[in-house]
Amino acid sequence: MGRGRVQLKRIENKINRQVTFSKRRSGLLKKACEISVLCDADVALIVFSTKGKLSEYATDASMERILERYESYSSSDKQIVSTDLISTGSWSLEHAKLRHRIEHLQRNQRNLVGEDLDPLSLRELQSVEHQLENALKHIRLKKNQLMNLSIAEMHKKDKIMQEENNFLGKKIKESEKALAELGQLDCQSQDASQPPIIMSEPTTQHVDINREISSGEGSTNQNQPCTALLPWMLRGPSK
Amino acid sequence: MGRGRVQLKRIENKINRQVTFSKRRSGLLKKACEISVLCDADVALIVFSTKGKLSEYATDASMERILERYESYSSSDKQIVSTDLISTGSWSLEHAKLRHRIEHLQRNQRNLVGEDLDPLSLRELQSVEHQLENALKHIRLKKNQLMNLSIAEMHKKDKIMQEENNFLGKKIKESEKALAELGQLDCQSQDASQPPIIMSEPTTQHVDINREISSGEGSTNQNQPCTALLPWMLRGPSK
DNA sequence: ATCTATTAATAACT
DNA sequence: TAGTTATTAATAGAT
Repeated sequence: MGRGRVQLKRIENKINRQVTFSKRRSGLLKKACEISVLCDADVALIVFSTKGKLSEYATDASMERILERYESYSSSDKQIVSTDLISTGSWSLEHAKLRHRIEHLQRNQRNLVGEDLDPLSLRELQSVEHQLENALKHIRLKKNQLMNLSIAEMHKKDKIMQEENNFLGKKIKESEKALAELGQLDCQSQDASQPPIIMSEPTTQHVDINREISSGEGSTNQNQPCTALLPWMLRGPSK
Repeated sequence: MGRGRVQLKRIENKINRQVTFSKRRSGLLKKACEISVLCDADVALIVFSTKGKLSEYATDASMERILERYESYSSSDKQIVSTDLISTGSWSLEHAKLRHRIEHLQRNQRNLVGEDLDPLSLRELQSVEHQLENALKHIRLKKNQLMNLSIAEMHKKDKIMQEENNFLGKKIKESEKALAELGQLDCQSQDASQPPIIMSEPTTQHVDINREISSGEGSTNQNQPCTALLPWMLRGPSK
């Protein structure tokens, strides 16, 4: 159905594949549901997209039950082990060991993959990888957003403070100038001593501040932050 | 499809139900296969007829894998079972399951590390490759460290500038105070005109600046050494 | 996501 | 359990 026939082979175009998957998945789920209802059948359908997203349908929403039924239906093994262990009576111990081991393995796997990627086939592994990348992307995106935001804000603040600094610097200069003029015009030696102190101090500081800001840093790393920042941002979420 | 619409409810006529089931089952299996192939998806489909006959389809014929994937995807439980099973005496089954799971975990882990790759299909190999991309995470971690560092540094800077601002502010006050005192103490009407101007101006200006700053604009960019820097950083990770 | 031209699925019938 | 056929449903490709 659709315009033109379709070859039964992997759709190479990623977009098309994605779209087709989406459409067919819903169709498949629908049909699974239909046959279940119409024909009173027990159906369990599990679909993992390439990216690892899970879709599922199960009659009566009891996936577990159906899977169990399936396993008990298709398996007659599982019973092999029993005898000797039973006779030994070391069931619980054995059991505990196994569980322990499983936990260990699971932990390792999680560590390796970032989640439970272990039991995956190539496809599955691919999917997991995709998932991880996706999760990373999203988290990274958000983190970047937040960090960019805070950085932007700090820059703003920075700007503001610089402006204030500049302004204050000017003010000081004006004051100094005024003082100097007053001192000259109408000077009294006693007062003259004060202005110089006031004048020199501010000036020095003002210069210092500007130097720090514009040149970025003396001792540690003021504009280094910038340098440091660039990498991430450029690397960025390619998404 | 078919002559006339069909209600989505159980078909009461037994024969019809049987026939419809048969037809739809094959259709469903076909579609499951199709989406699997076309869209590179992992699909597991289990169908029990009313009579209990099992039909199944699984991508790559690996029902087990997919079910395991499903279970590890959607569940972390599995531990619940034990107790009642123990009491039930179905030890062997539980045991078999655990062993099975362990084998699976081990297999996968080996694959992740690059061992036992021979039995892997192309797909599976690709998956492993994906996992390797985990290195990305580490990169991200480092990134984060850097970002946190730079942010901390900016905070430091921030503090420093604030202190400087405070200091400058005090200086100004001192200066103004000094001016005022001078003006008062030793005023001459001609000079008296000056101080007021100087004093009032600063105040006004200060307010203006604050307004400008908070409203976010200064028309262009006079005090923007920093502003010049912002763009790169804000532009960020468009890569 | 929505819209069509087409193909595919299938209900009723044989 | 199979064909046949009239219809509806699904959907590929385009918007």
